Amino acid sequence: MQRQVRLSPRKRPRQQRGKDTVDSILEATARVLKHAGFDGLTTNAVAAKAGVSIGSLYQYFPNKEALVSALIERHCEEMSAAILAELANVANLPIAQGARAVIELTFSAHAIDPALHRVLTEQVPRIGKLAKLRELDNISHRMVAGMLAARRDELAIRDVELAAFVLVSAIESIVHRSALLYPDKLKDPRLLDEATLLVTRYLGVAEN
Amino acid sequence: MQRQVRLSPRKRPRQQRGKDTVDSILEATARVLKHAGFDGLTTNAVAAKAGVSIGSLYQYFPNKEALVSALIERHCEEMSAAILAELANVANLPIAQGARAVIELTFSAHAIDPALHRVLTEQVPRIGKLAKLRELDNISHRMVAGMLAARRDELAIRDVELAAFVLVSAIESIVHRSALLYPDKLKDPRLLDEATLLVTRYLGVAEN
DNA sequence: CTAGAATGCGAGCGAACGCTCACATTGTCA
DNA sequence: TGACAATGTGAGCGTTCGCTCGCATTCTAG
Repeated sequence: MQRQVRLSPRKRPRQQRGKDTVDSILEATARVLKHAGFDGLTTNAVAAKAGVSIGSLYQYFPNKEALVSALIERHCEEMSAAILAELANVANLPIAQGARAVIELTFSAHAIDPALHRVLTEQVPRIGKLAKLRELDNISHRMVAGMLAARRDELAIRDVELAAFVLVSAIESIVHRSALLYPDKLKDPRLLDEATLLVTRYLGVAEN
Repeated sequence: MQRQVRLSPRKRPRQQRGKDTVDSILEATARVLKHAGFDGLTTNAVAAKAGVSIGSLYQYFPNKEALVSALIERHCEEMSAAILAELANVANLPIAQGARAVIELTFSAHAIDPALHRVLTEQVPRIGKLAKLRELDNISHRMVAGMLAARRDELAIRDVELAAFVLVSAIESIVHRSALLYPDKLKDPRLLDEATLLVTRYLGVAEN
């Protein structure tokens, strides 16, 4: 009844040809997803868009789900890479500036491929790779909790974990809803200001 | 290529029999969704679970999508009814208490049918009824903006619309992520306290 | 009572689509 | 250059599933 679901590739490409094929398949997956939505995502369509035969697709991806999983994984890695790369520079800033910097990072991470991000979060059924998304979440949480704990005595909070949860939720959602509802708002500095204000006032480190 | 999508029922039931049928179909839809997820939702399965023939189902729902739409609509209406019913009592409270009351309302609205809510927000592709969800969103936004505008001179904010956006996003997400990630957290009063704190400090009306 | 409307039934049609398989082509290595 | 692996091909199989249609049953109004 339930279709067999393996997420790891059936075969790793060993030659350059194969790698190119895999790349173009993933690229096509993204394009089809953005253009036709998850309902319009068929393996045949992806193969066609990639300029590759359906057989080749199934040489590297055991099933349709694996295709989407790989795409999610790639996208998540790009986003977390963008964040982690800048994180070191942020950790030692004074809190108010650190907060602003982290929020800014979140904004820019969501600007990598908004259309893809949108379709992935809005339409794709939360299949196996839900774990991947949670992981990203968890990384953010641990990171924020770490920053809070390090400066705990300067902050007007009692429970670091709880505060981290509240903050991550709030920021994530502000960025997300901006990206989804009003994509151009992401560039509006007033939004960044306001999100920063929310955080700093909550933490008791606002200057105004 | 794209399947025909009409969302309104093909026919309204005129006798009690028909109304019962429609009810049991919707009920079955919810149960199948919760039990098998969106992928496991087939019209035949729904009809079977409802103890109704597939033909009867298509007498009242023109297609599968309409089925889900009707369910979303019903769920949204229940949630907004729960909120709107209490809203009048809240509007005239002092801000700090009003904030807490509104947040509490959001919490309890999400406790109506968490399993269904989860499957609807996590798995159901945002089909036609996306509008319905946005509408709920919009109602919340207007409501909060109204409350803020009424007490504007007591508040440390500059832009009412922006503040409403930030607050609605933040609260919505805190409640949502609690419900999805840690369902039992919804009953934890410390979370409610913390969310309230976030809001009141941001607004500059916190007592501590 | 009865005609016609409302409702209920379910076998099965048709199309979409995931995926296989037998075979062809291209690359690698001795 | 030959042998074998890696990769590429696409017709089409099998299944699932949305949905129709012709007919049966139940209700309602005159």
